[in-house]
Amino acid sequence: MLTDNRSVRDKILAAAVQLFAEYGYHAATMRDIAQMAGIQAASIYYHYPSKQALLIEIMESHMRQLNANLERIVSMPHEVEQSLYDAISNHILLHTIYKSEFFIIDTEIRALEGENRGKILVLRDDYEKLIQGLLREGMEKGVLRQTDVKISSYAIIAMCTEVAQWFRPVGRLSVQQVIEMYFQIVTDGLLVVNDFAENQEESVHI
Amino acid sequence: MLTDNRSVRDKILAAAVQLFAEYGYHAATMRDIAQMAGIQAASIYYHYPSKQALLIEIMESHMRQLNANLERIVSMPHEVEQSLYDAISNHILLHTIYKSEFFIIDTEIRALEGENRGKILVLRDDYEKLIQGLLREGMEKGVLRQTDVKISSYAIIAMCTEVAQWFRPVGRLSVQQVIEMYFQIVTDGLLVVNDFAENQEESVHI
DNA sequence: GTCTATATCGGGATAGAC
DNA sequence: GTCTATCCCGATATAGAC
Repeated sequence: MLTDNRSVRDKILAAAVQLFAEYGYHAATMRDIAQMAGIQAASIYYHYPSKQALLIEIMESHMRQLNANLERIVSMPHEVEQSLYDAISNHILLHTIYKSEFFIIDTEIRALEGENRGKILVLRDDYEKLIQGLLREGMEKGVLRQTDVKISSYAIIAMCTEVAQWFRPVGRLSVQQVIEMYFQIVTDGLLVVNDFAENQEESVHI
Repeated sequence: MLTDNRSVRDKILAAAVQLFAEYGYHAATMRDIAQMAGIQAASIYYHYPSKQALLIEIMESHMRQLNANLERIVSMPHEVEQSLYDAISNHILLHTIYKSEFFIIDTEIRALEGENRGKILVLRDDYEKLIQGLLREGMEKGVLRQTDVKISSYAIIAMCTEVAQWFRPVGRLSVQQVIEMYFQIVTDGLLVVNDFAENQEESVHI
């Protein structure tokens, strides 16, 4: 009670998160989940109707959180550049904090049965549309270059999502450093600016 | 014989590719694969010793092809910018042509048993090191901005890998257009260059 | 080289006691 | 609300005929 006052329901969900992420939805068994939660497999069914229900719960709750944060960010009266930074920050932060949960979201879409897949894909679509709206606004205001909005959104989302795969909280870079690095890659690219002598410390003393 | 002269072995592999990609390694069954190949499940075992062997064959052959191409590109006596373009082109082309195969590579690493996982991860590591070597060369020559080489490599690889998920050969953009767009995002970023009046058609007539 | 038949196992889920 | 016991199914893989 004192050392572990999470409800059994929470323990089951936490175990499912860990095992789905590590072995995959189909490879992880209800018996594995039960053992990690400290109960018998049959007891899970008092709290959740099926294995699939665990998957839905994990995916839906975290996608809604991601979307809610982004909705707040784009509705703020900020400069586009600031909003873009906040959007990247939100994406990387949530994906690194809830690494297992978002890894499941990104790899187990095809494990969703029946209408569940459509429900989750709608949420993903909503998210992409918010990012695209932000990029479109930036281009209309002349802050961002004219690029294909969809493609730019996919590029940003893909690179920021993948951060969670290699990022280690105890590693050489803080998450804030990583966010700033990704923001700069997104905004400035990798190429040296030839028309202007900024950021060229290396070539200056030739 | 005339309409389908692929060997049975090839048909089994092609079926496995399609079904592993669509349903996932664990959800796809040997019976499904056999049916799609037009044989009985037991017959697969004459050609392949196990389901796992099918997975290995798919992953290893295509990763080796990806790496071999990149090795050729970086060993050419080209400008770094050209090599980077070719590297991005190779990555996007192979990932879109062999969409299912690379999707399996990217999602089923955890389905690899025993030493198989290590063998495949070494190949992925080799690939990343080649990209990183190219970026490092570009920074040393003053062509690329000084950024964290590993992070830049991860960002490029992630965004180019994901192209295969949405790209449609019959869609509004050709693969060559997509490659050029991604190259520009990587090199120039999304932000308008403020110090210079290029690419600012939108803001000119304000 | 492909088949039918089957061994063997482990999965999700349920019944019903406590 | 959790347990034990079990149903029922489908999975990989093998045996052995043809």
